[in-house]
Amino acid sequence: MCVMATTLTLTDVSRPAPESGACCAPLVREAADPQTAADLARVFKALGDPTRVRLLSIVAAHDGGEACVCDLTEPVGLSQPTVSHHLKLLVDAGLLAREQRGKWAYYSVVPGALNRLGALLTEAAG
Amino acid sequence: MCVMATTLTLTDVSRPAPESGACCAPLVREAADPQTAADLARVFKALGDPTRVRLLSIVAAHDGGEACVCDLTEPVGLSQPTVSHHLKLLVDAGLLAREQRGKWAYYSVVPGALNRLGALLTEAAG
DNA sequence: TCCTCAGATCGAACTTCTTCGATATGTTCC
DNA sequence: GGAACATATCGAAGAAGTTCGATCTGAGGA
Repeated sequence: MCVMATTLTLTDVSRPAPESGACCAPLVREAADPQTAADLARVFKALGDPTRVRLLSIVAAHDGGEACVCDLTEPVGLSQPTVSHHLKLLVDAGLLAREQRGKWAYYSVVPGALNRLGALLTEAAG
Repeated sequence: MCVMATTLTLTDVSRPAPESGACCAPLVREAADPQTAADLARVFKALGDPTRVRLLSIVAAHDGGEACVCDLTEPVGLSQPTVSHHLKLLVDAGLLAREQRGKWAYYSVVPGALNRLGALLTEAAG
């Protein structure tokens, strides 16, 4: 359940807990500084489009936890360039990872990325 | 920790767990249908702007868990109409509540809204 | 080497978002 | 009722996002 640094942009936002007693989620405990807010907003913005939520969800629920672009265009009903574009945004946000294997590019959910984001929002007292 | 129906748009998304054994977060367990994805994206989109993340955070961390517009314009450095606009988007997303008291409009975080959103992302096994 | 296929990138059209000044609404006080 | 104040709404300008067809890149096979 613990946290390892990855390429996720909100890495240093999810550090255990500052000196102030851990009463609730970071976002709720103290006013986020502009830099932190910008980092966070970039990740949320990546999830702020229905197509991208579906893509993330489809990839996560897919066999083996990964999927290639060819698996994704038909479910979301969009062109290949558009799907590639959305996948790139999800990768840039640190939510998906891309791995080239042969002719195919496989996308998978970055382990812990959603957990960290969720923990940031959740008031896990103590 | 349980869920009460509020105005939050993702109410029926965070129901306990379907028949399939609860292994992980809903978003990761099965591919989200278009309607669910759209509802979710609308909430994430509300958090997809640095100003709104800051506003939410400032309101949550403010004395009494609430703040009026006049408390918020100066910290974020934007005009009053712009701040009102952003607050409206957060209210529409079900993240903030608005209460008129005298001349002032007080905004506060909707109880449980962030928890539900966080739970949706977090793989709380069991 | 050349062809094929999966996927990324480009360029353009369209839509949506952000932000402001101006103005409308609604509340309190005289 | 009218002045003063807090906030909401309107309209417009500029920025950013979505989507596609066309094209480029890169890997595998004949």
